[in-house]
This record gives sequence, C-alpha cells and structure tokens, in this order.
Amino acid sequence: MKKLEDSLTLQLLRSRESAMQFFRPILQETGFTEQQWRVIRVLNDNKQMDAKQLAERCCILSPSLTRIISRFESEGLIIRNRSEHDQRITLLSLSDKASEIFKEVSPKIDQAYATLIGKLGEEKMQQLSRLLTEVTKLTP
Amino acid sequence: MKKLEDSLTLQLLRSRESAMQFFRPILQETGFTEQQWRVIRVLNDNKQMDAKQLAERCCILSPSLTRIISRFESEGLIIRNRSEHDQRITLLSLSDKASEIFKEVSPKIDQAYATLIGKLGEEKMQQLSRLLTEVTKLTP
DNA sequence: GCAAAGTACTTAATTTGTTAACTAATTAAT
DNA sequence: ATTAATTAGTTAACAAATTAAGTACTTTGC
Repeated sequence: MKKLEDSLTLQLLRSRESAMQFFRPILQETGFTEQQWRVIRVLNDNKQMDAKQLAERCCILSPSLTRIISRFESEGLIIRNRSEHDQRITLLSLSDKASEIFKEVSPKIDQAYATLIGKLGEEKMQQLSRLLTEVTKLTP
Repeated sequence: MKKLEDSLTLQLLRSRESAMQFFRPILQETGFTEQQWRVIRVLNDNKQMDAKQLAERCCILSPSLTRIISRFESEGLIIRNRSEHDQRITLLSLSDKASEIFKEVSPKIDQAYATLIGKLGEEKMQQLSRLLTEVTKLTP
C-alpha cells in the first residue's frame, strides 16, 4: 500500500493554522480568544441558539462553552434564557453591546478575508469550501 | 459585500473534527493523545529532526513540545541529542521501542484512512489535499 | 402514574495549550 | 574583539480542553 505523504487531519490542522494568521492580529486587538470569537460569530449569525447547538457549531465542548458563556454573561455580552417548553435548555443570544462590538470588528475580519481570497483565488476558495462541507458531512 | 455563509477557519476546524472521528478510537486504544501521536508520526517519517522543525510540522508550540519530549524521553520513546555544529539545537529521533509501536499501530490507521477515502472518493481526496497544501503555503 | 432511561447542561479534577519571561549558544555589527 | 541582537529551547503562570461524575428536567415503558 502506497504511503501517504501526509495525513489529512494534519493537513487540515496546518492549513487552518495558515488561514488563522490572517485573522490573529485582529483577534489580538479585540482581546477575545479564538474560541470566544467563534461563539460571538456563530451567535451573531443565528440570533438565538441553545447551548448544545452552539457548542457543536463552534467545535467547543460543553464544559468549555459553559465557562465562556458564564464569563460573557457576567460581562454583559450574552443573554441566557431558559426555554419555556423545556426547562433544561438554555437559550443564548448576543446582547446589544456584543452586537455592537461585532459590528465594529466585522469589517476588519472581512478585509482580512478578502486578502486571503485574493491570495488563493475565488474559485479555489469555493472548491475548497465545497470539499470541506463534504468532509464535515462524513460523520453524523 | 456578500456575507460568507461560513468562515473558512471554522470549516477547516469542523471538517478536521469529522475526519478525526475515524482515528479517535485507534488513538484511544494506544493511550496516546492526538499531539503525542503527531510527534511520533512526524518523527517516524523524518527519522531525525530538531525540535523547532518538529514543532512546526506538528503544529505544536515549543513549550508543549518540550513537555511531550521530556515525557517521551523518560519513557524511552524518544532519543534527545545535542547538535555538534550548534549546541543550542536538540536533535530528536524515535527509539526502537517507539518505532515498534508505530509499526503496530500504523496498519490500523491506514485502514481507517482507507475507510475515509472510500467515503469521500479518491479524486476528491486528492483535490482537497492539493488545495490544503496551497492554503498552507499562503503564509511563511 | 411512576420508575427507568435519556437529555441538557454544570461542576470538578487533570491534562494540555498559550503567553511571556528566561537561559544558553550563536551570529552580526562596529 | 567585544557588545548587541538573534535563535533554540526551557520554565513558569495562567487559560482552555478533556474526561468523568453530578444535577435537574423530560420522555419512555410498563
């Protein structure tokens, strides 16, 4: 059997590391960690989500999310509500303050994104995005 | 400006998470963590490397690598040597014991890999690999 | 309708990652 | 030549990830 020159998971890790370098300086400025920003980003797109969904979409395990949420709540960035239908479920949404911060940072992120696309090329970017979506769908 | 449905870095993270699910059960058996296995895997491919190169290729920061190396050395899995030309550099290589372990685990990894390729398709796999290599090369 | 199983978090303990400061060795600059 | 700057690696302090166990609520099965 032919030996692969490199493992896919390692390639995914390295390429993510490269891609992150476009955004790290911006995150550094905001003071948010990568994980914290993922939470803000995903919550901004989905207005309201329960903690489990949010954890899945952010690739953050529940215990880590609990910590981030607790901190954000105490800082007035996130609003935590119990679902009426199911008292186990925590519904989460961004506060106006957090939405405001997102609006301020977002253009810088978009700009870095544009730089990245500029370097890789629009077409390759879309190709890559499609393939990654397929890989993500491989497991339930 | 058109809003992207999802960020590349998050897609890379999620797809890696999916891909990892094929290998996690095997790693669990061995008792190695993801990072530890990356060190063993990369060192097995490159016979001898200095710590900096190894850290870069494994996407592990030096302090974390120091810890892993120290532990592996005390367990007799890794051999640490000073470079003759430059006394700052630590040259690392797998012990016979570690090579043996790699040989035992490797077939299982290959098998999981084959399953993954089977699900995604050989061609898409190669396409993806090429694109990821390009992304990795975007930053120095 | 009530015990048993399942779900959605949360808490606690351990390991790992991250940042910054530090030591030792080498290279560069005047 | 000797100080200054750079590089490789380590150490220390803190934040985050991971695993396992725990709590509260809901659904299922008899």
